[in-house]
Formats: sequence, C-alpha cells, structure tokens
Amino acid sequence: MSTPGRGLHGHVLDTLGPEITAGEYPPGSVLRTDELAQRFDVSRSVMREAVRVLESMYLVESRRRVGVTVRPRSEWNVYDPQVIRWRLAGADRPRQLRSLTVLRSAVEPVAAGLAARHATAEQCAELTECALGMVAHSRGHKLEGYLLHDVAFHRVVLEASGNEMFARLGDVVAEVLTGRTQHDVMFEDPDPAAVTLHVQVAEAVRAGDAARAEQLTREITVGALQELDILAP
Amino acid sequence: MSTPGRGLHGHVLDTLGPEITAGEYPPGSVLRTDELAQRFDVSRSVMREAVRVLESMYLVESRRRVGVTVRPRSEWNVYDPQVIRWRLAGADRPRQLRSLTVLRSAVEPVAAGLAARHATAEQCAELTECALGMVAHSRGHKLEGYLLHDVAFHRVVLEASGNEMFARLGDVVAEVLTGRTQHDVMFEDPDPAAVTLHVQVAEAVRAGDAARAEQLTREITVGALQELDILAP
DNA sequence: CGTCATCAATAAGTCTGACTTTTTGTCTCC
DNA sequence: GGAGACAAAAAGTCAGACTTATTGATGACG
Repeated sequence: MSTPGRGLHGHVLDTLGPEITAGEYPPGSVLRTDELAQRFDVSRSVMREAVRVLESMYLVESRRRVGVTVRPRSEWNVYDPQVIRWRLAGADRPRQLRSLTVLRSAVEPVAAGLAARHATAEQCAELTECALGMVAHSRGHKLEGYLLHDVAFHRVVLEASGNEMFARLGDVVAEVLTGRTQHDVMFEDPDPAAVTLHVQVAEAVRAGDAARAEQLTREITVGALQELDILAP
Repeated sequence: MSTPGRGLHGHVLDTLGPEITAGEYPPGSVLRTDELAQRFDVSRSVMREAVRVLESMYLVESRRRVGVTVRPRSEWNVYDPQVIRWRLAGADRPRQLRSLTVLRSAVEPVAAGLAARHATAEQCAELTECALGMVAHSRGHKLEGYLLHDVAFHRVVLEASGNEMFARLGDVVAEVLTGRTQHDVMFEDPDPAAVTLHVQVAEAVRAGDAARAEQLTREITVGALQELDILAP
C-alpha cells in the first residue's frame, strides 16, 4: 500500500518478512546471511541491508559466529506498519485482527472526544461529508463505496484528535476495515444502527460535545468487537 | 536501554537518529550517503545499512539521483521504540511526553479491564506485590524505589491484558514514568491518592471486577494528564 | 516563444573479493 | 573433571568498480 519492494532489498523483505511473521521460522531459528543471499540471488551487501531492517523491527537478532536468529513473537515491534501488513496477509491474520480491534476500542473513543474539542471547521465538514457518504452507500450492495467513506471517516477523527500517536493509527484502522470487508464478515449491507452512530458522532464533534462523541464512538467499537466475537462486558 | 549501538551502523544511528528527530535537518533536507560516510568515518556499506534502518522508520526516504531526504514529522513511525527514545532525549521531549500520556489515558484503562478478566493468579500476586512496594516507598524521598514498583505495576497490567499490542506499550510507559520522575515534576513524595488507587486497582483485578479496574485506572491516568496540564473533559 | 525530445551528469544501487573481529566449541593438559 | 589455548565459523567492515534510474539542461522544432 505504501512501500512496495523498492530496490532489491525490498524484494527480499517482501518474501522473508511474511515468512518470519507467519511463523515459518519458529523463534530461535538460525538463518545465515550467505545462504539467504544465495537463495534470493542477491549480493551479501543487499542481504545485509534487509537483515538490518528486520533487526530494526525486532523480528531477528544478528550475532557474530551464530547467525541471524528469529526472535520470539513477544519482542516483535507489532506497531510497525510493515509488520502489521505482513501479519494481516498471512497465517497470523485472525490474531492480528483481534488485537488491532481491541486497540481500536481503546483509542478511537478517546480520539473522538479530543476531536470534538480540537477539530477545525474544515475537518467537521469532511466528517459530515463522510458520514453522509456512508448513508448513501449503506443499501444495495455498494460495499466498496461504503468502505471508502468509512475509512475516511475514522481517519479524519484520528487526525482531528490533534494527537500524533492517534493520527498515525489511521493506516492501521484502514487496514482493519478493509480486511473486514474483503474477507471475513460483511457479506450483506452494513448494520443501519452503525451508520446512524457515525452520523451522530459527526454531529457531536461539530457541536463540540466531547463526552457524547466519546460515548457514541465507544458504541461503534463495541459493535466491531462483537463482530469478532470478542465479548466486552 | 535495549539496543545500544551494536556495530558501526548502530553508532551512526545513535547520533544521526537524534539529530533528525530533533529537527536539526528540517523536512525536505537532503543528505548524501557519501558525505555522511565521510563524516562518520565509515564505509558506504555501513552508511547504507544505517540509511535503510532510518528508512524503515519512515524518517527518511532514499531516491536515486536525489539523495536521502528527511520526511515530514507526520510520516514518522512514532511507535518505534527507538524513535520514541530519541525524541524523549531531544528537543521534541515535551511534545512526545504529552502525546504518550494521552495514549496512556486511552489504553491503560481498557487494558486494566481486560486484565481483570484474564490475569493469572501469578500476575495478580505480582500486581499486589508491586502495589505494596509503592506504598512502602511512598514516603521519605524513596523516589527510586517507588518508580521501580510503579513501572513494574503498569507493565504487569499491560501484560495481563492478554493483548499483544497493549503488552508492547510496557516499555513506552516505563520510559514516560521514568522521564517524569527524573526531569519534570515529582520533586516531593508521590500523591497519596494515586498510591491508594494503585492498590485498589490490584484489588479489583484480583476480584475480577473489570468495570471497577477500568474506572480506577481511568482516575490514575486523569491524574497523569493533569500533571502535564492536559485538561481532559 | 513555448513545448517536447535528447543527452549528459549525478547519486544511489549493486556486486565482488579480501580482510578483520568476535564468539563458540573443542581439544589438550594439568 | 576443570581451566586455558586454539581453531573454525559467521558476521562485520572496507575499498573499488560498475550499473541504473532520475533529473535538469540543452537544443530542435512547432
């Protein structure tokens, strides 16, 4: 979606990254740069660059005389967009989708509350536009159009919160929403109640009602949790 | 704290990373690998590895015939532990501390609620132990001991939530708490009310009372926000 | 005078091969 | 059986030559 295999080392990462995150090499497995270089038919320099990137993601650890060892899952930098994409594309997909949805349920309500206090007039306009777009595509199997506005809606909320950490989760939420539409659930039209909630959130943000925006968004995320059978109290 | 300059490329990152995150090279600035290699007295291979790592953090972008350009702050991967550490150590410190505290206020209450449902007996024991340790060091300028137990407490909560994304924020919270003690506020003994809240959270988690654990933790994070003059509600 | 194609300069990208350094396993010797 | 010396192994580093893509300038043509 953003950085597809730029250069040879990128191509190596595109296949080695998914393999590691999918658990094909269990934690503790040892890889040797020379062998990897041969396998991908690249020079050692290129292979070393790829290993350095994997190392900065805490996926592997390179040590002299030993080789490149795969780290346990608990040490991976699970916030790296690339790692998230790899896991969403592989065997770890369900687990990744669940943990991301729980993260959403924590962050988005607070972000919506902040958005109600900090959103600019322009952002409020965008928000209502997105909500109306969702309404317009909520019936008649227009899932693509609906998804587009849904993603834009949540991205604007996170952006309008004024918090850089929240804003950077826009891509993650987009990935979750897209994945949900494409693979798992959502064969029919979206839940009308959810659509209404989005419209109401837009209204609350416009009105500067932080508590209401937070509460409404919490209801939205509860719905997302329920879709994945994650029982929140 | 975790990966100090391993190898030459690590040493380069240790000085170049902070410079970039501190804004010494404004967005759009162009660096050339050859010049950088000369400056740090390393070979181009090593310099290229360092650039690749910076690229995977979305701090810079390397393009042919142009050079290595610094990306705008809005594109940085602000969840990378290394980036967080660099920013906390430099001019961006106040901004970083604020956004992290807001993130805590969103995540920790939800994590505490989940911990009440999923914590093992062992984790409950650790939690009460930490809380008691905080009580024991809450008077008489024992800030170091207090901090130690405070950090451990929040780490256990995030771990016990059972969500990998939450668990990975343990280091971040540790960094925030440590920074708060060392630099900014907290010259005197900690607020007794906060200490009590921690004890009560440990009790609620042990009792499996998710709603109570969440609410109490929310009060703790509100206190953290107030310390930084971030007016929530 | 403006637009488009051509071309050369430039800086990153790649490869190769030799050498260094650290770590670890082993083998001896006490 | 333990301590120290030694050798092998793999990553780390460096230097130099070459390739490739991009861009900015130059010039031709409308």
